[in-house]
Amino acid sequence: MPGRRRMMSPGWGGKFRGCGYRMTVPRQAIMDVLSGTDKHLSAEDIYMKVHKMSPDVGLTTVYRTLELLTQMGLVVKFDFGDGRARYELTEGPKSEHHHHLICASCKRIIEYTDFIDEEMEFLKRAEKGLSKKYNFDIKNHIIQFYGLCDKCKNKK
Amino acid sequence: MPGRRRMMSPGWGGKFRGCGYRMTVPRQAIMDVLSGTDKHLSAEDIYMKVHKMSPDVGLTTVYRTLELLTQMGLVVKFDFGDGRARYELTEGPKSEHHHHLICASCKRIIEYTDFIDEEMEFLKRAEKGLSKKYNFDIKNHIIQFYGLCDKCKNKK
DNA sequence: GTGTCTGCAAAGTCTTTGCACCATA
DNA sequence: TATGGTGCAAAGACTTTGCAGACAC
Repeated sequence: MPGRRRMMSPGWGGKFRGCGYRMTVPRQAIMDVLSGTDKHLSAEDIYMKVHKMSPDVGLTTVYRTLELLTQMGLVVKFDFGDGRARYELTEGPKSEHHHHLICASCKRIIEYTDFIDEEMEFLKRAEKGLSKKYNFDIKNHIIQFYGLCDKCKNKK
Repeated sequence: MPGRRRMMSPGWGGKFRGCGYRMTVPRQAIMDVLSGTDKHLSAEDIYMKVHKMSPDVGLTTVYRTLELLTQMGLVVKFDFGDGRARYELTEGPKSEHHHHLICASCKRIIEYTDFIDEEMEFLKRAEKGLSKKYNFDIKNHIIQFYGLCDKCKNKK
């Protein structure tokens, strides 16, 4: 349709349409939730937040949209080993950079933000090298330490 | 039973009994499988290998034993985000040290062994600091990079 | 002999799929 | 209006739980 005015909003709609997808109410709501948090949320978390604004959106749609966003590279899906996946935008107001200590016994998860400087140095080099060697577009990463926490290592 | 001869084998039986558990045929078989591999296996993988030697052992027992071993700190449970957990002995013939590049689109997993030296340096410091600060007994860790692989980042 | 372990079957949890209806472009 | 998107219900995949019988110590 030549001569059509370009009124593409600077928001997410353009990204969707640019990939051949449509912007819809559920998708907008999900993007709003993801943009407005600094935590990694589970599908259920996102569903409940979306549900407050748009009660008609179903959990299935949340899953489908998250899968779509993951395919598009806009979202990264994490798995912390507790049986439910977490999702986070690759761009935008990222969560505070942190990683996890996971207790194998009591399943407690300790978030820590230490050693970020050392980590950054290592990661910068690793990411640069890996993305070149494997021609891989790295969006995010996860570092987890597994072991026994304070309380559990002294049981027995 | 005083005066009993101490014939405790140097194997896994002692570890189990030392924690108040019993050594059984299924548990021995599972330890054999874990000791004899250099890969991280899923519960189903372990079950199938155990099944060849001891066909009577059930999948439930594999899950229960892995949970027990995890509690004892002898095994670490990983989650790569593909819906099934993997298990690895914390001691013994560890798998070759490697990490993963995970494609968010096609779910392909690339194992890499590069940058291990830089990584080691960072990890040594992080582990030492974290275990001191949080009094956490670190047994293992996982590093994963998420993004789009060669093929997927050029689609669309 | 006693308390732990085990296998089987059933239940649970998170996630995906099928299908008819609805809405965006 | 022609696809693509959605909700609901059902199915799927992996893991956990209940229970009676079996076994290690």
